[in-house]
Amino acid sequence: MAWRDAFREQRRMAILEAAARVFARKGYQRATMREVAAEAGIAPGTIYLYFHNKRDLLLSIAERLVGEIGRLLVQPPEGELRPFIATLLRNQLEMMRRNRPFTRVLLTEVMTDEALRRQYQERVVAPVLAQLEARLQAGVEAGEVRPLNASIVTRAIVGAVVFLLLSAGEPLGDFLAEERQDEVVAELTDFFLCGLQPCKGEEG
Amino acid sequence: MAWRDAFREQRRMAILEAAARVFARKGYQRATMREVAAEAGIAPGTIYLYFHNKRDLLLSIAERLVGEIGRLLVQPPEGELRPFIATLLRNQLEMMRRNRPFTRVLLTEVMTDEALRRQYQERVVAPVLAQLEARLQAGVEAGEVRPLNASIVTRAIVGAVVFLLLSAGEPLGDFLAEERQDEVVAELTDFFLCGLQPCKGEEG
Amino acid sequence: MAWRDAFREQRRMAILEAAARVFARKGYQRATMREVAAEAGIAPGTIYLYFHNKRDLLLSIAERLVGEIGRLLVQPPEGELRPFIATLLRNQLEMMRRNRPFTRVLLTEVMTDEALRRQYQERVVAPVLAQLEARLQAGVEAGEVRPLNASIVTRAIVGAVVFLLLSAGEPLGDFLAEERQDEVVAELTDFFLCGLQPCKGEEG
Amino acid sequence: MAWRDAFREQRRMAILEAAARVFARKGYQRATMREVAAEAGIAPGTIYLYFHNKRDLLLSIAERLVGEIGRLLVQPPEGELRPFIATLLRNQLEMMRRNRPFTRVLLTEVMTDEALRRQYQERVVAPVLAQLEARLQAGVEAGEVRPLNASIVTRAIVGAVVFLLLSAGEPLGDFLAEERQDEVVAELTDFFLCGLQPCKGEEG
DNA sequence: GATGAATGAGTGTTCATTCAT
DNA sequence: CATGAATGAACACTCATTCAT
Repeated sequence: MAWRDAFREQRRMAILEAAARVFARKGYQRATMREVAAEAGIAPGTIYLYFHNKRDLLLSIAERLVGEIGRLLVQPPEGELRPFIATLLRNQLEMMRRNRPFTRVLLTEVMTDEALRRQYQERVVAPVLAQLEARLQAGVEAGEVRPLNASIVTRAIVGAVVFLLLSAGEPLGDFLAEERQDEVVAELTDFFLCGLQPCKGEEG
Repeated sequence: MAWRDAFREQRRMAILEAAARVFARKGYQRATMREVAAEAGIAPGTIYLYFHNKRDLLLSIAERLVGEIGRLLVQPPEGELRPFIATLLRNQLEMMRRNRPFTRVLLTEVMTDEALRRQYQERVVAPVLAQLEARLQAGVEAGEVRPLNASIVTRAIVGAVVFLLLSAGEPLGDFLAEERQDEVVAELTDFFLCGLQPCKGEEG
Repeated sequence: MAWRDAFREQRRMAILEAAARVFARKGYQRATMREVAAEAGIAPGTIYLYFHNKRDLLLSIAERLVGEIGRLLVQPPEGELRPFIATLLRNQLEMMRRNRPFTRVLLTEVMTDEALRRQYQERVVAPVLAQLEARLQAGVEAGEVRPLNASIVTRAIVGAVVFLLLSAGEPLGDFLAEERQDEVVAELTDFFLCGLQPCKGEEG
Repeated sequence: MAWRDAFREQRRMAILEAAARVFARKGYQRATMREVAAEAGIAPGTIYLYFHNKRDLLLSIAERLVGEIGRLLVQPPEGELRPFIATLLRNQLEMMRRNRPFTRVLLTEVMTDEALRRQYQERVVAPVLAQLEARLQAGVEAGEVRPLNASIVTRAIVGAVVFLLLSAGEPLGDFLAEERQDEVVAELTDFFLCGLQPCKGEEG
């Protein structure tokens, strides 16, 4: 019984990953169920034994990302600003790298699918922004961070990270590559921190 | 004769703008030629007198943006870093705001359309990145900017700006609104500059 | 303008009749839109310029019959029982013959399609039954008709007529053929009348 | 060994009855094998151990009805016309009531399935019609029945009975209900007989 | 024998594109 | 030039049937 369920879940995940790859390659709309099936090495009809319809594939991809990110949100440590930022960046980059196709698909579809946008906005973007913004605001009030519009700066930071995903695979450099992660995290941390502090002359 | 051409060009632009609006609303794939025609107040067949096919509409939208951005690239002044950054930000934000529907469409399609990505990458993203990166690199060598990986930081800056577009219309704030532009430019300039300089305690 | 509309209506009817023929031949479910299109000599997509979907074809067929029958219901003359019955039979047989494919389709689908059954039941069957039953009941009270259960006898009469449709095309005889209509009407009128009257020995 | 066969036959019948119920509910085409299996409390694949395919289910249902009716045909007594008619009606109504789901399915499918129509026509409808028609013809020649077109009148009688099946479940009355059977048989017998005889004033 | 996961042919429907008017 | 009716290829999805377990 449990064996049956485990096999089923494994199959489900294999299909979901195949779908994410195809969607990432051609976009959700351009991708056909036939293609997804081929990528998963099964017949088209089989997909429907695990998912209601094409849209369910997309929503399930979103759901999976939501879960991943939710897990990350608990982690960022209290305390010093620098490790907070560094951890935040590392977590986000790692999550994006591990779920790259999923993330690409979502970033694309979120812009044209109203319902999906709302869902993702509420359950992923808003919490992440809120967490970072709260930390910055607290820092400002504690004098740890120079006076600034936390709302704008928060988006600037998140945007900087997200944009790296878009550059994935481009000739100018793939900054999501695992071997470059430490370098990228260090560089961004320095860049951001210097901008967030009253600038005492500190440097990594 | 030239009168004929002017009329033709005017109509072409009207169709292109209608297409951009519809594409921005529903996404390129979900939009139908019938809808574009309705938005432009003409019959579906008429579109094909001005554009080869649906894809040509998209490419023409991209082409138009390329032109806009090309015009911006000439302008950024030599000299001080702060006005350079501020001008860069203001120009980008303004361009995005003025061509918001076009930009949205493109950002979406660029992720799934290989040819479009290459075109946009080569003619828009790369030049912008290169210009900024070169200026940073020069600043580093002149001691004006602290030592940093210009390649990474450049992308962080561009990403921060682009992300604001994605947040357009969200409840947390629309940072592309015209009346907020000065505020946003100032805030980002401060944020970036502080991160780019040895941090002597400078601040406006 | 009126010319346009007339052409459109003509086209619509041609498609509807083609659909009725195909549906009558293979049944609604087994029939494919491709087949209907072929029967009408057009492309599949064209059907959708005139009807919302396959079901709309079926409902439109029903609607057309409803209209036809509605027109008949006004006609049966007051007065003598014999001409009343004879007219009723003649009208029904003629209507069935003229709309044979439509009737066949409906009789079939009405048995498996709940919504269609309700619609047809309410707007066609019930009125016809009611009209006949009321006349019989009146006849009973006037002593013109022998005492009987008008509800049951009404259904027996309608059933007798409907069944002739089912026998259409069978080797044992096609009683809907135009040249046999007078004979059939006379025979059924005699048969029914004799059963409805106190049996004074009357005969045609 | 015979024990095995008995078990097999029993299971076959259970499936057939489940199929008849589902077919009666949703129509043959709309019904799915999955549904039939669920109704029978078995797995879809199991059906194919007892029947070749979906169509075989339908044909087997027809076959079963053919057997039922065949048994009835032997019974109608020689002798008086009134008991002959009454028995015929009672038998038919009872048979229909007992096999209501089967009959409904068949009536529907017979209209669109050429092969099924032929089979049912030859083995069920034709014999029943022939038996009744022969009796009427004999009655005419014996002066027991008034001169009439036996072919037409026969169909009118059968049609009257069949139509009652169609009206099953309608708000105006379900004349196949067991408790109403005697009333219906009496009423129809009177109705028909009065129409078949020279009308001497006879009546119960 | 029984199962039910897997199959893939077939269906209704959409929509970019054409072309006669 | 402009139209919009007509086209038909392509797609998501269903379901009868098979077969490894």
